[in-house]
Amino acid sequence: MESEIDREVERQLARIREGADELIGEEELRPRLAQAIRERRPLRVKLGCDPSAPDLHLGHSVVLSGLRTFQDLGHVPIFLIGDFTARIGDPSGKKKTRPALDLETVKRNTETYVAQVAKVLDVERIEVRFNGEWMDRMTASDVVRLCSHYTVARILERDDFAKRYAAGEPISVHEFLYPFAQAYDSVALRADVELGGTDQRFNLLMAREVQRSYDQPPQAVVIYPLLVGTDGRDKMSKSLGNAVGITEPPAEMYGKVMSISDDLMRDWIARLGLGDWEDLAPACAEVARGGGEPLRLKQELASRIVRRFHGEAAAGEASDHFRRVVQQREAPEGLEERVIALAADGGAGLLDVLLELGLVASKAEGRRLMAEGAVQVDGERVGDPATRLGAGSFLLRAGRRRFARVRLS
RNA sequence: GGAGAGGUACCGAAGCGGUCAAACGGGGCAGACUGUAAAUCUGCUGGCUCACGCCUUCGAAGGUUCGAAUCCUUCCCUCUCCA
Repeated sequence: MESEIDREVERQLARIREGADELIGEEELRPRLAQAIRERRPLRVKLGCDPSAPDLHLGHSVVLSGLRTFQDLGHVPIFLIGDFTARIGDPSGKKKTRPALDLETVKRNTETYVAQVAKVLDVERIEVRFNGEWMDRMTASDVVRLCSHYTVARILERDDFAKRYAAGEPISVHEFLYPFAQAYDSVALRADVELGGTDQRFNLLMAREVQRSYDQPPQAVVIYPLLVGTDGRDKMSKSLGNAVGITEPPAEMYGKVMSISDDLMRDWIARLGLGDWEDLAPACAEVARGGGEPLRLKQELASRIVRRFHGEAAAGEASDHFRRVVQQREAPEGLEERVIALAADGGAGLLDVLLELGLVASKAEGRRLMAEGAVQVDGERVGDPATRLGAGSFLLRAGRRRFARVRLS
């Protein structure tokens, strides 16, 4: 009996380690897992979420998949919505202090959030909590007590604080409070495990210490690698514009994946696969040596990613679309025809039409594109900005990817 | 409270009375090329105008000047050192 439980514990630990960078507190986790199995009392696995950014991307999906693993193992994912934190407004941006979110917005964002999470987890079996529940009730002296468990020097050890301080960038005092708040959330939730990206390392570890000060056993911490964004340089983040959102339309998602560099492609395969994409390893290795078929491998990766979030059919369509529009440079299928009225003289300026259709942001941009030979009408390049179109149906194109079909009448 | 340094276009960063819609780099867009929306090379990158040109933009508001991103005043914001 006991050995059976031990085996199960080891099996679960192995699964948990998949895709994770690091598992901290494994020794403490082992007995808790055993107890959980023996008493059929699932572990409480916390994941903190920021309700101000409801657009989840592939980077988030790495941690979410980790949480999925816990769910598959029978444990309870707890989504902690940092509504309290968000209401104060996170100033980590730089100049702009984010506007404080009102309750209504937080609620709406949370719904969006859960809807997106549903692409990875069974949301019927998750617990959603808000840290306002307990943070709002804390008194000033509670806060002081909480903060007394830690020193400034240790806070300053945190990488981003240290860097910003060294670089002479502003750090607001209340930013120091964030790690405390996050740590206290673990106390309030009696978390057994917390997941997070490597950028959360400090906060995750701090929670362990704070839990100890509140006489709770410290949570285990599972740290996942951060996914590098499409730019191949910075971590994926919506505000850096290098993210692939998990609810993006299939064709766009596919295209974005195709645009990453070959090096990054291998990184993504390793990190997004979470042990399921072992079959790609040989092809990956070959590409790494400078051989193989990078294009096919990348298409496979793009298909798998689209399939994961949109299903098989969408993946097929996205890949057809890519082949057609990008590789063969043809117009996409199923373009909706817009109707635009002709001017009094029975014609319409091409620039006006392009602007009206949103193919260009301004006429000046349209002129530039024309000069660059990027504008086509029915497959013919048009370089004269004074071009006028008569009545009829046209396929317009501005650059590689911008298409529109119009009927002028 | 004192002393100093700053706030420039999407970002970083030059400019410091006219020649500034503002160097340069990054990003973005486009063209060529290609194995892809990779890499590389080239061009473009405030708006309106066919165009001469005009309008908006250099933290904010005033002012000096024929003329200001550049000088003055006040204000807002950031950083450093001292108290």
